[in-house]
Amino acid sequence: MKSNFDPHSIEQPLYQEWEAQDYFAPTGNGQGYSIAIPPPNITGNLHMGHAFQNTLMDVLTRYHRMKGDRTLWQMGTDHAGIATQMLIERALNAEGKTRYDIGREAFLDRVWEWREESGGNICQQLRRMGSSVDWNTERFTLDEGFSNAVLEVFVRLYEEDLIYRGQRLVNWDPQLESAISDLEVENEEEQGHLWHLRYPLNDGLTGPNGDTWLVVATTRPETMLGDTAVAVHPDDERYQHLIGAAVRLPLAERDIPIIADEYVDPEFGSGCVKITPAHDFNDNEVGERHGLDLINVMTQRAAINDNAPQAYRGLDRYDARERIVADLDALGLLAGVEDHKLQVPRGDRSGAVIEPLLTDQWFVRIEPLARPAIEAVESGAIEFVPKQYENLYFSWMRNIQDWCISRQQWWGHRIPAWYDEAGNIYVGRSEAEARENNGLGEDVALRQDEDVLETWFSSSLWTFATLGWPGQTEALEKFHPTSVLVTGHDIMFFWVARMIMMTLKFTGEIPFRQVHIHGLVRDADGNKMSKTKGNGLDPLDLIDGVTIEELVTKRTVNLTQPQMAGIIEKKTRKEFPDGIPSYGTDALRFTYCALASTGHDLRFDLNRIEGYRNFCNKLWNASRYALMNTEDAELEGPAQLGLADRWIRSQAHHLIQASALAIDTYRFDLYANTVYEFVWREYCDWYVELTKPVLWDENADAAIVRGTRRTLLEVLELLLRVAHPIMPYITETIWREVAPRLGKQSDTIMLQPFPGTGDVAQDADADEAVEWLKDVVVGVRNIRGEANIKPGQEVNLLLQGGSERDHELACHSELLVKKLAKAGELSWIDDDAEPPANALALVGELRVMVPLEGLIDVAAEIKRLDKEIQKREKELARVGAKLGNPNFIDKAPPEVVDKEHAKAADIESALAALRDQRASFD
RNA sequence: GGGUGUUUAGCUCAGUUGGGAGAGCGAUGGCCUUACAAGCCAUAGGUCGCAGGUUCGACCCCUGCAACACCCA
Repeated sequence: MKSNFDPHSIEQPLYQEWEAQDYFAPTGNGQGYSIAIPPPNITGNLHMGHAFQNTLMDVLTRYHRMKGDRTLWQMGTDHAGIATQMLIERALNAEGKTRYDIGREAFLDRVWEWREESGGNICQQLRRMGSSVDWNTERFTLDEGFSNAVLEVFVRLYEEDLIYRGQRLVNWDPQLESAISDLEVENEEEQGHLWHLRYPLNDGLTGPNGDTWLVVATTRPETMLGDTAVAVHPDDERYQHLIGAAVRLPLAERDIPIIADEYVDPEFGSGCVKITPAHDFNDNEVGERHGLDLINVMTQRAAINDNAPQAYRGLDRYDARERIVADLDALGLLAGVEDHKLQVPRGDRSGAVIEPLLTDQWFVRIEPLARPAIEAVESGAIEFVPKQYENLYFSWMRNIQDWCISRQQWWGHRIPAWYDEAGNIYVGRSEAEARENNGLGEDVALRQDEDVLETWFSSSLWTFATLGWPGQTEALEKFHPTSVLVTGHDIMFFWVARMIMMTLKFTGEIPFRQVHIHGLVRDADGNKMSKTKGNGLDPLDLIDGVTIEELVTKRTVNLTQPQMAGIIEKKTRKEFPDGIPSYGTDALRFTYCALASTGHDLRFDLNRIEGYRNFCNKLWNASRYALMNTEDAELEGPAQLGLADRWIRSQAHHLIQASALAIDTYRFDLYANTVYEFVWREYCDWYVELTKPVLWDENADAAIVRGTRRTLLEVLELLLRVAHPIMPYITETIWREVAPRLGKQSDTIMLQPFPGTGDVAQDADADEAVEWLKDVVVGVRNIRGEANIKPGQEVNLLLQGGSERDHELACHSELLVKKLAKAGELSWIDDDAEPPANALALVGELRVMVPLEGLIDVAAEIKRLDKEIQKREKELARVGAKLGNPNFIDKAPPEVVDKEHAKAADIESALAALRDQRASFD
């Protein structure tokens, strides 16, 4: 083995081997454990969020596989309707064409072509993460089987009247010319204006100030062309007399009523609100309550349509806005304009300002589906981890609206509905079925609906359609419901809630027993990583390393806002002057886990991954030590375990217990910390050091040496298995060296059992002994460190006082203490003997002394003592105050009081010893 | 405006039924000690956001406030 861990040379060959050997496929007859991957979209490249999420899933998958469960991590990808279509349309635009130029069929050919070529990119990247997904059963939302499932679901829902077609207000993206989900709309605060418009009152009526008009305020003046009422609050004294009267809508020259509705905030502006039911969601509701007309004044490209006065027809919404404001101003009907911050809805894909628009769309009637989905969580059948997300789920589910599932796109599952010339709708699994079910002969002309289903409709079937539904497959039986869904809170509503609804509806089962919600990955400053900000990191760059030039290029090409390039480059060069070194996959995975605390967002900091890369190297070298010291050694034969051997085995028991508990409760951070602590603080810092005196002692008893050698290897082997789920490559590589020495014949650690607590015994006696030894050694090291004794300089130790147990422990571990404290002689002196001038360390009642002998700087020693005394005095004061409080003695549980008494006694005796010592220097 | 969460060492974060405040990184001092300088040894650093309350006792439970973040309107 090389003296430095080199992830590059091991990772890819190992993964290829694992995959070729089919180790990722479910095996055995254990209980089922399955995770359906949140399908990455085929246009995507692996980003930090994917890498993080897949690390967590892989930890769970590898852990359960090792525990002997029949484990399936179901792989698949999502066709991503809008994203993919935009990608191909951009390519077409670059050729000077549009999708309409080449037609639907040619366009779809082109998308499929692209998908064959580049759509598998992310799958290759997932392999680099070490993800042990089962590639054999990989699915794609548009493959034949999955598409059949989508068709089946649509038809059945339609037949049950749970899908309907209707004209409703939807979020319309005028750039995509498609409806989008309200969850795909991002509301950002932007600087805009508030225009105050005067609507003249009819019939000589006057407003509160004797004005002959009402003033309404709007952030979108162009919508006034579609106004069908002005609303005031029913209790607003100022307008009581006007309710039921009318105003003359300027420009459109229509009379519109003044209505009273609670929706109006009388404190805002004049207290009068223009109502435009065809262009605003709130107004739409008001309109419904009052039976108002809906006048749609916009086209699908957000230009003014023919329902508006001649003068504005054909104008883009913003040109129309300018013209309308100018015209109103000219008429003296513009009461004022002020700067105003407002929430602007934008499509998350296109960035275009979303327009609420009346269009014909397909909807899922959600209420009947939502009820059982709520109950599934209420009853505990589905459990969210962390639990607080259940409230978020409930609040959303209880206010859920019918789900608009149609999209005016070409790439996706085409809606299986046909229309005759009169516009009647026929739904079927195919045109033939639609005809047959409705008795339509070949002579009736039918045309299929042009629209496709939104991608989330198909993804909502993910857990069961990937397993072969509507067929009754073995996979469904074995792996459904899945065990857990691992996902970010950002797609809880897009996906999680809808999966629960659809899965319950069509399988009668929940889709998963638990939902683990993890946080989002942010940069070191806590900002969201985004292309626009140029602060994103590519997981593969962290694994392989990247030069600063490459990094700058990656961050600055194809920016939507090219003017940002300069700033991004400057920041990037400042943050990564030398680019990013290669850390390897295991270090990256370890970092993700270590940062994954209970559902919070995580800040990704290069210092952390560097630390865990170092950790990998530490493990590598500890393994080298174990291997070097067991080379050519006869491990069979009588063996005896020493104190240290028994202790590290006992610690391994804790490691196993704590790790399993952490993984079982999704505390990946605790799992990572537990492994880290064990490897570095226990195995390396203490155990390896404790083996040296034994292994390097030529006169040591063969059985004892054998016991140590076996323990070095056995504990290492066990810890590799515990750590495998989090760091698969390095553990596999080392394991293949270590396991054969222990007679384990297997090709892979992946399929070895995860250790159980029964594999290695707790040993309270050894725990105590090593704790004692550590106290003594650390005590001496303190003295050495603070008294500036050269590390190479041997010191002699004197022991005084102490119990019989102290004598016993000292006797057992003399050799170890000498080695670790670099001590020459270790001798006891009588309790009443006067020790030579010395520096003192206390271990309970035991006095550990380093004679000065010209080694120790007396002034420094006095300082150290004073500090120590001060510390104990403070402690004693605190404990004393407690014990001096009669209420405490009275009311606290006796064992707590006893503990405090014991503590006080300990401190007092220590203080006495320290003060004596201090006095000896005067 | 409504909701959720966060606030602990310079930074990033743990703190498991209320009973002696922890880690990593960073800082400081000393070490090439036959696994590892991607290392070893030691040290310093915190009124646990603020104000009340409950309790013998509060980082932890309750109330209010503040700041920040996200979601919804």
